[in-house]
Amino acid sequence: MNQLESYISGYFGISNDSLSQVASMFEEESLSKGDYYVKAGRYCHKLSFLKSGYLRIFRQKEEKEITQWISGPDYFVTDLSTLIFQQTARWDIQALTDCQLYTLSNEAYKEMNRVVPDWPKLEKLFIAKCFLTLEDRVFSFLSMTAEERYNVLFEMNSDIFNQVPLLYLASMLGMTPETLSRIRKKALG
Amino acid sequence: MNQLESYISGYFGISNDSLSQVASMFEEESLSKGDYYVKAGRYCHKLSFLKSGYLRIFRQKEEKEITQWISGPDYFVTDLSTLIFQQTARWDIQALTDCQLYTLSNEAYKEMNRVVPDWPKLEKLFIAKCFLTLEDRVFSFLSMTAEERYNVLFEMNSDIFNQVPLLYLASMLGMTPETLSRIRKKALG
DNA sequence: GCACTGCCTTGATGTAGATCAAGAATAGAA
DNA sequence: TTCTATTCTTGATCTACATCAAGGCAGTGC
Repeated sequence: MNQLESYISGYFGISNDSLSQVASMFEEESLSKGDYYVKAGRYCHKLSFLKSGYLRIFRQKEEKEITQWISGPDYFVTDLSTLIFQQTARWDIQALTDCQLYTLSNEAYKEMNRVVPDWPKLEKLFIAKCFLTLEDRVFSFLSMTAEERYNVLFEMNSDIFNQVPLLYLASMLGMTPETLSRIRKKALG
Repeated sequence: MNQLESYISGYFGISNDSLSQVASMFEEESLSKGDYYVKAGRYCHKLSFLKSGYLRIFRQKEEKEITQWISGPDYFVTDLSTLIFQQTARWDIQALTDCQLYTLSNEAYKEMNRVVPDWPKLEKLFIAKCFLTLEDRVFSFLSMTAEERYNVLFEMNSDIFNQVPLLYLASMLGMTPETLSRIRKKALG
């Protein structure tokens, strides 16, 4: 059982025979550092599981690039409005490092409904979980200081600080690189 | 066709005969100002459509009540982790005004799978839409000032400022009541 | 009517975090 | 290696917003 299968198994709890069938519908893909997974305004009819590497989800806003999220190993990646609503992508998604992906093409994605009987239900659960995560994230902006947000991220995922440039993490945390630098000095020093 | 039916129709685009059947599974319910729809830690196996009135979704955090969201007429309300994952509620939900609801009980909610064949798919779409809204909300905290966030809310839903106490709106916008007061003074002349 | 309660406003002051600017460190490329 | 481009740090300053404190105005009950 590979990384993807064990994730799907653990997450969706589906039977073993459909598991390998599902996993086989994903195709390996790789991105080099700097490559785009998708660009805002284009279409991105695919869903990917990140085997290794880091992707940055961001959007341009008046000269600035705002990093909405950074995705690492063992996470799914997609632009939801494209995948679900067949609209153009809302986000730029770019590889911060070389990346290995398992990708479900649009055709394969549609096939899922046939192969996995309760696929819409599994999708629903998956998206609902993402929703809850975002709820917590909104709450963190409503109720925490920059330093507290840093601490939460660091405790949850300290690896990321060694893998991706801090300026993107700062943006994702809603602070400037200078502030993050000072917070880290205080926290690590 | 009542308010709920026209909403469901517009939103889910289901056939007319199943439409009335779906709508009939909701039961009317009312809350008085101050009543709780659900309390954090309890269970809330229900989904409601807000016919009239305003509900505040909030959570206690160190002496403070942080308002995550305020729901008004024509919106659905629930605590997702309870409805979908059968866990205890993550939020307190309280009526800010007297409220009229159409409520789908847990049993009726389960029935939906039988009555509406592609209910999980509709649910998926619904939750996905909520997810996109939350994404935008996170982005607003990453990229906008308090004043800009106020302007966006005001342009999108100015009614709300006449219907609910400003201190809750301030909290939901991530600022203090004093700051909101000053921003409004400036904005309204 | 008056008192009480809840909410909003206004002013004075404090501070977290932004901005600006200059180096230092690190990573890539030739 | 050396050159260049990023990224990270540090200090000085600024500002958006928070906090603290007082007063004003409803709305509600007696």
